Amino acid sequence: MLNYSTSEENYIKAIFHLQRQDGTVTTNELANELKTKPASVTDMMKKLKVKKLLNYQPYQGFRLTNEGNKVALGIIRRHRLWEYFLAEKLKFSWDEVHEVAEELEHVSNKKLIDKLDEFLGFPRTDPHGDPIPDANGKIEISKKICLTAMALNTIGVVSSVSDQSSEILELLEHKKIAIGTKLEVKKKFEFDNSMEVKIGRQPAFTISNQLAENIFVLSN
Amino acid sequence: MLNYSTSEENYIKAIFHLQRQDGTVTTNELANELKTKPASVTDMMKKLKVKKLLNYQPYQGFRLTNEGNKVALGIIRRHRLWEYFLAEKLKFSWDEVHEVAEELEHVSNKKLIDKLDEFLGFPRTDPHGDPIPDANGKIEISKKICLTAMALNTIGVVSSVSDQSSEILELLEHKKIAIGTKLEVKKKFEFDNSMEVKIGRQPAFTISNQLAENIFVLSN
DNA sequence: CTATTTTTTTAGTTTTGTCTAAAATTATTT
DNA sequence: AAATAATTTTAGACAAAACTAAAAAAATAG
Repeated sequence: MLNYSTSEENYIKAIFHLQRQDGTVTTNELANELKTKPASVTDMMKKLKVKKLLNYQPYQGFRLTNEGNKVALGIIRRHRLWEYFLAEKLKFSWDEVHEVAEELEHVSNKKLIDKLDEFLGFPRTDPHGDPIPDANGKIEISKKICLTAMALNTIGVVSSVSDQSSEILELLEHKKIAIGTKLEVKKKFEFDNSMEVKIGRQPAFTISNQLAENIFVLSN
Repeated sequence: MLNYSTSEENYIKAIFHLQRQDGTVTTNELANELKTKPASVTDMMKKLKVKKLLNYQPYQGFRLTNEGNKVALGIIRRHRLWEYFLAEKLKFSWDEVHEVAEELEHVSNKKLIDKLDEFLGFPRTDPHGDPIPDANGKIEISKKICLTAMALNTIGVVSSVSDQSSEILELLEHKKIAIGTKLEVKKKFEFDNSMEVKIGRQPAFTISNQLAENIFVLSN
């Protein structure tokens, strides 16, 4: 496995995440995700194509090749292992780990990462509930779904929150919703797409559609 | 404390180490240390001068300012804490940690480093016996001296080995000398500067001058 | 104390990754 | 289907950090 620059790695990772949702990724989407300009994206796409990490024809959008996906999974492995380390060992709170892991993930020493994995006891998911690829790049398919997509009267374990603003954290804290909380959907209202949910045997309470769209759960 | 590029940090660190020995550092020394060209050094010296990290007049050599020394101690703190982590927690051998720490040291998140320090139990020295600066940049003055400088019949604890080639490691292993070994100097021979040393109550054995020059000990 | 050698600096390129402005292509309207 | 709008690419510049080759300054030798 070759070595890639921090910048290249950030592009690869962003494409990987965007293509999960979209299939194919566009220049503007990627520029927006990386807070850069479309022209810079085009430049980098040419580079990654030459390195055979990317399928790309001008104006047609792009996807990672198999090799590109492998590289992406390596970066994600590093990122999530460091997140786990930060939360579990250094006692960072789950909303602080992402930013620090963004820096640590670019240290790409294979032995370091494999020994870190072992030291942590081969964790299966990071503090947000996202699965950690193993040393071979294998990753469990996440059964993670959005709270809005849950069927009535099913229970899900909160595994991640996509927005991480202090505003959403304030609201989550008030509603006593955290990573690991078990939520049961009791009612959905078509008018505003709000829903009523319960935690354990406590009385049901209301969640707005905006909030529900940012909460993801693991369900059986 | 501002943020500096990886390249700037490598220069700052190298100057810090060289000026310990020399007082003032020259262009060629630094180019040699960093495996770069003198012209590149001059370019960077101008940059660091503008940032007030360096006292530098053309052709006169350079030293770090107080601010520059502070920055250097921050980098060294990060480097040595990661070395300790790698050796103590991830079970890297003491001769492997330096290279990996060279990469990790450039992640300059203060909270990360202070929490790492706490997690490790505020270690005082790295696996090579070099002191770790505290969160304020305070560092214990090392009483580390070269084996060649030890007085007869004094005992020193091996704390570091400057050369880290596999050839020297083979020899050290054969002579059963490792970090932490207590050595007592019994005789010195003027002819070839070789010396006889003892480990505990075992019979004395001979060490060449070349080897002794690469072994450093902490003595009282 | 000149002359030569060594060291250091300057000048001009190169590479990587970014940007702006303009041109080319594709998508959307009417 | 032609006109307009949006997206994407190209062309040209710039900053950081490196390099080579040449010039300038300092150190050393005869």
